[in-house]
Amino acid sequence: MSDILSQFIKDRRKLLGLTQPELADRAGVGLRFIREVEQGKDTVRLDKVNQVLSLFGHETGPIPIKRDPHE
Amino acid sequence: MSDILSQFIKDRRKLLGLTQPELADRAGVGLRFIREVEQGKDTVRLDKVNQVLSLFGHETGPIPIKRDPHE
DNA sequence: TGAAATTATACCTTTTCGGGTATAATGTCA
DNA sequence: TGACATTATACCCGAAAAGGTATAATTTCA
Repeated sequence: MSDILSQFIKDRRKLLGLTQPELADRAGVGLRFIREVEQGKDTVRLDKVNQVLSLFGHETGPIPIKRDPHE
Repeated sequence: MSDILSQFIKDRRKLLGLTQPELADRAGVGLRFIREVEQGKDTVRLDKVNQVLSLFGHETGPIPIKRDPHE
């Protein structure tokens, strides 16, 4: 996972005070999936990621790769 | 696929004047994958989508779901 | 400290993605 | 219209994701 998504999901979950099991339940995905996603696994299915993001009012989309920070 | 990504990939590909086979080759993914993605299949792997997006200087990230247009 | 809650890791099974290939459909343009 | 390029659909197979469950590690906090 691109870290960006991974981190976003973890942050939002904690922001709402949810546990991984709770998030998994609400998103309709398996608990293991939430765990793998938050740990940065990137060989996951896009639709499952979107199921989770939708809880936060978001979805996956193309974003520019940020350039080297120190330039 | 969220249409957003699907459309983005298709648009960028044409912008560069690439065919699906050419894009598949450069991205290091199968031709079938490119086709399914551009047709909006959403049960695809995130890492493969990122492989394609990286050719366009982009990656997947969370974006706000746009609200109902007529409000 | 220690107990409870939360998160991480491992194993197994089912489902299905991804790639290759072949063929059909569609689009393009002279 | 016809020839060519491009894209869409269908089939098979191997690899792996997703889920469930169980257990270990970690964190939290009284």
